[in-house]
Amino acid sequence: MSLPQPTPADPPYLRNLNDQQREAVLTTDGPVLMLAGAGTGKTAALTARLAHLLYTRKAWPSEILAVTFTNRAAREMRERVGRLVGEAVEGMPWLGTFHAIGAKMLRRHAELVGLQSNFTILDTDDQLRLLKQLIIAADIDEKRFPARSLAGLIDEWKNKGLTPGDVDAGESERYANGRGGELYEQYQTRLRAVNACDFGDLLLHMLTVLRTNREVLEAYQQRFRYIMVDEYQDTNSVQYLWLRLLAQARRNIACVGDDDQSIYSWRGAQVENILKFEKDFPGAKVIRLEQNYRSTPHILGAASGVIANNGGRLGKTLWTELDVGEKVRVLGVWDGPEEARRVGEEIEAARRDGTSLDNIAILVRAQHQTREFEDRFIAIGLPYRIVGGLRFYERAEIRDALAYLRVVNQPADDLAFERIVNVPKRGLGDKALAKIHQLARAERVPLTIASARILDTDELTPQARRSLGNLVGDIARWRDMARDLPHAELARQLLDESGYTAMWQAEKSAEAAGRLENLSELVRAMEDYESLGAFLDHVSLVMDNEGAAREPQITIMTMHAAKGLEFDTVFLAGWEEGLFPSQRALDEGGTRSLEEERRLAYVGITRARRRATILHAANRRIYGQWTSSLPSRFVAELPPEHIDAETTMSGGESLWRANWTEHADPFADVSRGTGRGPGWQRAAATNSTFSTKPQRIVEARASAVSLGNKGRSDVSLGQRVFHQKFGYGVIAAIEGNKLEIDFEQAGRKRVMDSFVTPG
DNA sequence: CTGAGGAGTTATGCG
DNA sequence: AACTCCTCAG
Repeated sequence: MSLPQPTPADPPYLRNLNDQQREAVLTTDGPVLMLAGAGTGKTAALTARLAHLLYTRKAWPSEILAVTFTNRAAREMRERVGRLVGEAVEGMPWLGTFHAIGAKMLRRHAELVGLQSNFTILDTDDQLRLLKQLIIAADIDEKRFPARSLAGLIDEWKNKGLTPGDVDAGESERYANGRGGELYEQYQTRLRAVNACDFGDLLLHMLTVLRTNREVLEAYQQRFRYIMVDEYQDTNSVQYLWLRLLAQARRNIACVGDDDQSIYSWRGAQVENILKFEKDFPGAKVIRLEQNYRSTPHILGAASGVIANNGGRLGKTLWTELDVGEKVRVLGVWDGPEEARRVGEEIEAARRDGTSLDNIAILVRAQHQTREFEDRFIAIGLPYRIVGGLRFYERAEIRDALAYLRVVNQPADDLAFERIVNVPKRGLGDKALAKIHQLARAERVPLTIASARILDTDELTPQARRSLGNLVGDIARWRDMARDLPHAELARQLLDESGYTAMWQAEKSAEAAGRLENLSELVRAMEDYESLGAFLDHVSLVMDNEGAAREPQITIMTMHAAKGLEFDTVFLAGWEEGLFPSQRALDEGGTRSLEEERRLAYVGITRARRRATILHAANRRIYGQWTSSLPSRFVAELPPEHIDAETTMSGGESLWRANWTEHADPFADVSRGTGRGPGWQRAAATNSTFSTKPQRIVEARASAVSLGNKGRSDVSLGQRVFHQKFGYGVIAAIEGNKLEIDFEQAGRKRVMDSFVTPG
């Protein structure tokens, strides 16, 4: 093949690329598959390719679809392209994660799948609450068939591209004796009713739109002159089908991937997608990137040694020109706290040598491992940042604040309403909520509307009624304010007037202060978005805890989150059987998932540029119980010539053997009790003395809402009816859907017609 | 309706 | 250890 040779006249983005990278950049038309090993400069090639398309005017920024898996990757690509071509990236509306792009498209075509374009994106928590309600309503034992497993199942179906109609009996059998499909159906119906969708829907709905609407599909096929996909080995079925539809017409699709880094099969990813690329797109050009620019030979050697234990790989030969460097260190320690202590010491030493903390990362298998390090680093005052974990928007106070905003933004958002109706405490508990629910169900209206209507009746106790009246009035007022007030300002006032801020101010605990800080951080962040809707989207799809403080920090995160990143120095903690590889992978998935764990090990090691340290502890606390553990089998798979092993225990190797026998002891876990008692309690300083606001003029509005309602046709004046709370009575007056009834016991009351049955 | 205390469950990973 | 759900007293 004849590649143009580098010339001084080359645009800047072509400099410093090797032959394969250049080929990947310059092969713009037709399908391209880039097989790129770890650290082979695939991001450099991808961004250069983007720059090239823009620079040569082959496409406008808005005509390129560039998909990544994580927000982090999307952000990085945006920044790097920005550096290469300047302002133009600002106009790259279709660069982002599958979900972000899916959401953006779906807002334009929401009505085609029965949604309005201001639909809410539910997070996992909302999703579970909704499912729980359905499970209870379906009279299924939630203990035996947890909402979580249904959620997992539905997610799996969505990842496969299955709508409720596509779920067959066999699949349905997987939940509550065959009721899985039925529940899925109900869930989707309910989501439409509250004008919401979950993460899976962002892709599945969009697939439905593309499949069933020719014009829409063709419009996108025309628009996207070029399509680029990062981490192709991690695409699942919906994503695959979606891409194939969009790429079909022009066939200018470039996918980048590495089968050795496929670590998302649990989320439905299919490595096969990468293997069948050439079938899907005949004539595809396959380009291999094998020169590693990142890691030293020892690090590369260690990683290769581990991954070599996997079968069925595409196989590739990574090589590097870097100096041999240090061996990978393997460090055995006594327990979790010592692991954290040792890492802390190493980092302190590295810092004294002038290493920036930004170049250091601690990678773990599971999120809960971060805690040990966090505790230690707080103790010794080492700045750190935990990526992932409890995301900013998953914190209770943020979710509450967002729920208020959601109710204002989208009146049908019942889940948000439920969340805030009694936060802060307003005396609107289960009883009151049940009443509102009943009315909402009977009249088929959202909870906010039902709340307004129920005010005209005697259904609620006077206190509850007054309290709900205030809330309904407030919401209506905030909605008015939303029209002409900047949304950050709206949020500020809303949090104030709702008593939400006061609630935390009243609490004296240490964490309350942090929560208030988070709230003002939230409001500050809102200022960067053009609308409330845009902000809410950002929060549910993109926001993570990139703190404002930008002093150098150590990064602590999972190996999954680290994919695609690199650091000078990497600590790989907790390489123990049961933790990594995880017990679940060992129990459930057989060889397949063990190999995925191994790929994860490969990903972990190859994040390191200069130095990698692998740690394993002999004892660890699991569910609050001390348990002894064995070094991971992956430790044994590290080629001896690339590692330096050391243990901090005087017993040395024999200690591990001691653990083996303890492990095999049939009585070893006899003493294992169950965890007991609640942990520490939050300071009980909550007194609900925040001021009740003056009564607002809500009556007029509430009545106006209910005026247009037709009453029931099966009740008439003088009829005898039964009411749950007031008993039997005779209808004395009918006004729309409100009845005045003379009750035998309770006297004359105003009630909603939906609360009575003919008696 | 609220808050305290007990029982039972839990922790693989992303958006 | 930390969470959620549940029950009970006030």
